[in-house]
Amino acid sequence: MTAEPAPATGAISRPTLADVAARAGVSASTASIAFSGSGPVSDATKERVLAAAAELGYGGPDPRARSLRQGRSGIVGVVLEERVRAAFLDPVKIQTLDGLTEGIAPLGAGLLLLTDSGDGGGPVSIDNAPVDAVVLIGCSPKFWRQIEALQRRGIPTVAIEGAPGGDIPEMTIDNREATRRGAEHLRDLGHTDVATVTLPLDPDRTRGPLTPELEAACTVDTTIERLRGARDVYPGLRAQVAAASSIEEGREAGLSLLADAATRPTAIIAQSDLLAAGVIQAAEELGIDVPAELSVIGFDGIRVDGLQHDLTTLVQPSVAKGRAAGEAIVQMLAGGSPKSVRYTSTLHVGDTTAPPRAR
Amino acid sequence: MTAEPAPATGAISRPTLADVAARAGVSASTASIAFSGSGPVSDATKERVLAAAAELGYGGPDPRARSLRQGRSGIVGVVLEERVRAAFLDPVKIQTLDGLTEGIAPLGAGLLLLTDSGDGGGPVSIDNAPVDAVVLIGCSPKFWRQIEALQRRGIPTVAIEGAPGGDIPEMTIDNREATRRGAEHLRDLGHTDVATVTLPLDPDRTRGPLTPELEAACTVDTTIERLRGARDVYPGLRAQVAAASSIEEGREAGLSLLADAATRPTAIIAQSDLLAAGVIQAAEELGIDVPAELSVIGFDGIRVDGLQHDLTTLVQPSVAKGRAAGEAIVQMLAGGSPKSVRYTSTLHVGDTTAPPRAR
DNA sequence: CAGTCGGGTCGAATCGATTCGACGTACAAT
DNA sequence: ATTGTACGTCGAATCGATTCGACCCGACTG
Repeated sequence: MTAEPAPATGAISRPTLADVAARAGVSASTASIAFSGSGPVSDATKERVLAAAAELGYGGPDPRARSLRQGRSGIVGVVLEERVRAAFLDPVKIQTLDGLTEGIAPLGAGLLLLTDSGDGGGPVSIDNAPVDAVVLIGCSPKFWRQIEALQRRGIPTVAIEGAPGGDIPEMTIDNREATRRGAEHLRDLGHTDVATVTLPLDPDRTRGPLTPELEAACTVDTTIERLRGARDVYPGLRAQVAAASSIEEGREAGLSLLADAATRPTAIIAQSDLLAAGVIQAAEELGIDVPAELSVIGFDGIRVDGLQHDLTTLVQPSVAKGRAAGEAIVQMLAGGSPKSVRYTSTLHVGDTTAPPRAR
Repeated sequence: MTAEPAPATGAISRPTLADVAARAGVSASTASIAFSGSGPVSDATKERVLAAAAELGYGGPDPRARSLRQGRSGIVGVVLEERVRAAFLDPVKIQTLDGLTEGIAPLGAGLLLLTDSGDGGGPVSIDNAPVDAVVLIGCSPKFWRQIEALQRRGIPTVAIEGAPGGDIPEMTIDNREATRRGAEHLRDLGHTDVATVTLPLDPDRTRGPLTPELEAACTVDTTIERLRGARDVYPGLRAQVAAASSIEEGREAGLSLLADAATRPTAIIAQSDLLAAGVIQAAEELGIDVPAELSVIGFDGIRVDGLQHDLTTLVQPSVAKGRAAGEAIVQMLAGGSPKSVRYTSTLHVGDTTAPPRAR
């Protein structure tokens, strides 16, 4: 080619597929096929195209253009409704995410983290991101507007623990029934004086004793359902609200519940294993023996790194929920209409619950 | 136009901006402006466009087309070289990620998780994702090919702990010097018999005593640098390799180092705080008092949820590194050329180190 | 030897929106 | 009354690649 475009002007604009094609003396169509491998190309041509690309410093087809033409981006959005740090400190969410990656593995897609932080502010928000599908993890209904937009755009959406409404498939467990089963276990052991440590009730993450006002303003389904489950057995039980699912928060809540030896409960239902671990720690600090003097029951069934007890807990299939959500996404992208699945949790009886000591 | 395309055939294809514009009786350009707000539009027109959109069930502009035209996607890629679960269980990575989100906040961008798993398999791999920039976190040089492609495409790239080479800005700490300082602290206390528990040496995450073969095949810079730092003071120290940075792994490594009372070291340098916490746990199980009988030093300066000791450790600014990487990205997108930054870690002396007990 | 099959290549349309320059029109300033 | 200006709107080009139908020609079949 004598008619070189004279790139001496500098790398002002990066080469495009068309440039490469011209350099190789083929059409853009052929060059495209040479790169993507979809369609027949002679080896000679392919080599020539690749060589031209190398000479021009071409870095491969632009993903943006590709995704526009193909109509999909290969990206699955994950909505977390928390800042990144908070979400990633919760082992249950991690497990769920891990299951999700398994579930969508056949897609070979990437995971785009979306939080409510930059809601509408930046160029990428929930309803405004180049995603092929969206998974909502533990989301309150406050996103209905964006979710509606997703629906209109025909983007498959699945929810995990958090009912967005509409005909969105949900992967859930029966939090109330599960907690009730845990409470029944305590009742069967003979406990009558039971308290609970709950997860946050609202996005503000207020900490402290549960008040009717707080409860009325609760936006977190999971928390309220587990609370109801406990009340099904112990209607008037004391409740302490933690600001997050962590050992430290559990410890603080535990300390306030156990501080007064006179009013101390004989068992505590924690709404997560981390909280339970914190409660146990608080008990140990106060010289209260678990389970002889205090029974503790958790929720989740995660392995708490560093906890030496075999926690009595309600084992929920976090990974399975994530995987199911991923598989549902795959189905929906293939035109299917997966159903919601309600998983069951199983009570694992460890060594942190025992009959109350006779007083 | 009397020749309407008669969309009575059904909602086979979703409406586009052009459809909305036609319905509202304006041009596509005007409709675009009405949506994006960039440019002057009369309120009447804007309302008409929005109304038309509502009637047609239009969900807003297609992000794919937008990103093609605008040349940016509003997405920052994060390369982790681990499966999701492993990465998210490491508090240091979480902190770094958190700092990163802070740093790129002005961009309002989303975070796209990229791991080596679907490498080239799926539609989205490192060099083939619609990202505006990429952050490599603790990556080995095995991605040089993809990174080169990124460079060619002119995508800003920043590395955190992991030297990809080239002129990519790096946010690092001097792992060797830091560890050496920790070792010197032990030496100053009088310790002569010291062992170390290292992070994984390779992607296979082999566990066990460190062998010359393993060491020769090491691909993880951080591990090897911290090992060197320890050897600068204690050239022949015993080393046990953990398969991950976790309390449990630290505990196992600790048990094997401390099992034999005769050959037991008086101090252990752990390459992470989680490992240190595990070592302390192992010591407690064996009835070895920390710090009276065993000094333990960690690395990272994270708060280990559930650890009651004030760990002596090398506090590194994980969040700052992440934030700096984010800010570097912002600069690069603005045309700047940020420099690499080498952070310094500080030795925090807690209550887990003390002079060795006289034998 | 004619007809057909199919591998390899090309041209042109397409994906859906954004953006730039141009064109009126209405209103204010001179 | 006229020139200037600012605003609102439109048309057309553009972003960069993929894909579909058409086409050419060598090879194989009847």
